[in-house]
Amino acid sequence: MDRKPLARRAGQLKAASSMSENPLNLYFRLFNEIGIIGQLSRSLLEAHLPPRFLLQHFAVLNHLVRVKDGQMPLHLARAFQVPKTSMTHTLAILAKAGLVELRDNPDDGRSKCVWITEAGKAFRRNAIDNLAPDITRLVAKIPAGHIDTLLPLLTELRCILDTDRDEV
Amino acid sequence: MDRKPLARRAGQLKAASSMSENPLNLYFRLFNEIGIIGQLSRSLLEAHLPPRFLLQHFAVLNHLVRVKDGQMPLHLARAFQVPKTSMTHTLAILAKAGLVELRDNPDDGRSKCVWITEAGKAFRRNAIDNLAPDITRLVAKIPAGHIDTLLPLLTELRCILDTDRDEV
DNA sequence: CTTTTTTAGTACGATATCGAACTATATAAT
DNA sequence: ATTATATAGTTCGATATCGTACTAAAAAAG
Repeated sequence: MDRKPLARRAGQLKAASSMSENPLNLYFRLFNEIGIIGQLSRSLLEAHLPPRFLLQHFAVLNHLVRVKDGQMPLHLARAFQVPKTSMTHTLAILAKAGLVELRDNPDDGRSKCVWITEAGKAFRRNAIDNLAPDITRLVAKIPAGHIDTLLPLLTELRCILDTDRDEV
Repeated sequence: MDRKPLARRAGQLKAASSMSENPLNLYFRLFNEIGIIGQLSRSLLEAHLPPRFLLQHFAVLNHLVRVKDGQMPLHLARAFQVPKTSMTHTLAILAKAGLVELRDNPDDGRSKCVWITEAGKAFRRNAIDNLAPDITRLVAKIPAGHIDTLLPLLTELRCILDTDRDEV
């Protein structure tokens, strides 16, 4: 990133954070690393999914089990930060594969509820079982505590980005 | 994630890292947060790009300026962890828009070199200038030092994922 | 020097992504 | 009660993504 100074406040921050890099650079590097890790982790998981299934298919099933079954498509789209149209497409694929069941929402004629099926639960479990050795290998390579340090900071960053976006 | 124990070693790790969560859960949460931050940061940047331009278009231009101009498509694909076909498509769009120039590699008849144009540099600069206020707002919200803590840990994780993938 | 193998980039086609616009339903305003 | 506005999900179409297979060129093997 070029060294053109930002607002005066940014100059102040330079001293507070990194002596050698302005915050714009820092954030670009941060988001770049995150983008690449995202793709690497997606490849890691997708290697263990049946052909033609992708990370988002697994992620939806996982969310229904881990967070709450029977959610509305809109809530799922928000949880994963994708447009409604993307979630509509993903759910159509999952329903067609028999991994979820879309039922009308009795409380709201406009909306649907997404329920995971037994086949969906089995799909998710198989993916997790197949991925476990890879994660075990990662665990062996990454020092204990680093993930514990990363997670809360990433969660904070995600919350701030989420909130910041709504403010604009 | 279910609480089914992993290999015996994982049981040992549980005590070492998190007392309440097995490592598979930890990594799933980690990758999930990263995936969402990736999408949020992509939206943040794409809001400041001209219509029909996406993060990867900017990222390639940025890479050519920040890292090295005149790189080969294969190197760019590797740098961004995308398949060759994805990079071919991205570069075709950029070339069509006059933001990069594809020239034959004088040392290797099979390959091309990607050079950023003046229009490409202006495109990148405009995006950065337009993004600066958003980043400044983030800087104000995220405690100093958190990014400094995050970056090296993410870089380490990315390197390990990169190397681990090549080992399989 | 010739042949075989590997590599860089592309073409093709199938599928994913997603903005715009739509319908049906719910909520808010009158 | 009626009308206006907002919302949930979908359809459509344009574009992005990417695996497979291809061509042309380079490197390796013989």
